Amino acid sequence: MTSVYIVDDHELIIEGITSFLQKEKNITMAGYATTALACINFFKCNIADVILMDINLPDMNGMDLCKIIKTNYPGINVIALSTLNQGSYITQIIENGASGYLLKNADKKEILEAIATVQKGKTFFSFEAGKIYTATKEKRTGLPVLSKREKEILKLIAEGLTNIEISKQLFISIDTVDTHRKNLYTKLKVNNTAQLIRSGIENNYLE
Amino acid sequence: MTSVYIVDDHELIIEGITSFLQKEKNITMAGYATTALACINFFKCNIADVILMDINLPDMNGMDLCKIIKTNYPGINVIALSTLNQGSYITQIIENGASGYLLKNADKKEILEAIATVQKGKTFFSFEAGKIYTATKEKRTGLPVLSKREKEILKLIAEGLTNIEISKQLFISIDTVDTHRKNLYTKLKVNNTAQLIRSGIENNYLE
DNA sequence: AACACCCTCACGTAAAAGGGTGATTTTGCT
DNA sequence: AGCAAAATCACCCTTTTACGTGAGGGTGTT
Repeated sequence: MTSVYIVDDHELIIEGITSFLQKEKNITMAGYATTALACINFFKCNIADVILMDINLPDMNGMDLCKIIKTNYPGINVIALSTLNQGSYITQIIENGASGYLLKNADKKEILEAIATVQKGKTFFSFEAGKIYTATKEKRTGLPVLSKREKEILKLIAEGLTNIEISKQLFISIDTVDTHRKNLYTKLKVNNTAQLIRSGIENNYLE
Repeated sequence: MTSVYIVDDHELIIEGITSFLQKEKNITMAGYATTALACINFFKCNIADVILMDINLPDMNGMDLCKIIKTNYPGINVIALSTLNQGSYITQIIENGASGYLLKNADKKEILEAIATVQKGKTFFSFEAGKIYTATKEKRTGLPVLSKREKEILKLIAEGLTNIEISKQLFISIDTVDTHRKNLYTKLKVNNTAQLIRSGIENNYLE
């Protein structure tokens, strides 16, 4: 018998999961929460075997909540839930102690499989998530490290400033700005402004 | 009695909505689909009063599906479903004939309210959606219309091609590419490549 | 001390972009 | 048919980039 707790700010998702998990005879619902805080409070005086946890909560991100839960209750297995467009968080939440990763478009079978797998102490990735994981892993691990100054200049370029304007703003020579720009091109393997901005945005160097 | 049909690629959402709508005595479930195609096929020989439609489907975007449905079956009321981070599509889908807009974190009461409202011929916005709508309205309404060629060239610029490369690829003069580029600058109110790419990405002109 | 970065600056050339203006042909719409 | 918008091309000039190469000073690590 496995007791399952759900944290998700979408009532519909909770309703959906609850509705079909209740039909399973070896699973009980421990409860649910729509906020991280409510979840934390619940576990102060209750327990569960598995938490299905949305990584996108209104009051806290799932990464942090997962860390808190795993620190205080290492016996609970956390399965992260996310939508397709949040694939890049997989690595982070796994590092924070999650045992599984499910996309919200997972079908019922997959969810049961995930619960069963993490209860055996193993890790479960939904098929789609696995693809994203390996796809983004290479992207991420190969990501060059930009120096403070380089990031700063990249941001200013992205804002549309020219080398001259940047040089004035940072009180450095135009040539220096140019050098940084060249180094950015080399590091990010691009060769003009357009590609630089794209790479900057796609790899989250901006903001 | 209102019959409701659901189109969403998330089984959990379908399960969730179905599960609680079935408890309502003045609502029947007409069915559901996880793809736009399946939805279109269903309505070739079936009907429903209201469609709850995810704007993010695997095979087609909700905007287009909504247009198709409203063109062929104007009597059906479409309520768009979206997650928080897709707020900017509200205007578009409303223009394509949707009667309502619900965020997926809506609670059950809100969904029933939405269904009842659109059945009266009115438009329903969830509270959160309303906020986003008014917030993004100003942004969107001012959005310039780019011609086919301009979008094409914008994409190529964003891929990092120079004017010369673009001219070769499209079999047109460099000057022509340059003219289009300048027009893009004017329309998007920018004055260099960096800003152009940002604007292009932020305003979804790319892809 | 040796090494690896980072930040800084400089010079030079060629290519590309930025800005203005005008003009012709195609296309779409009424 | 007739107008408007779109797409095409051209020429001008200035500014900005792209790219190579070299070099000095600072910092932190081993």
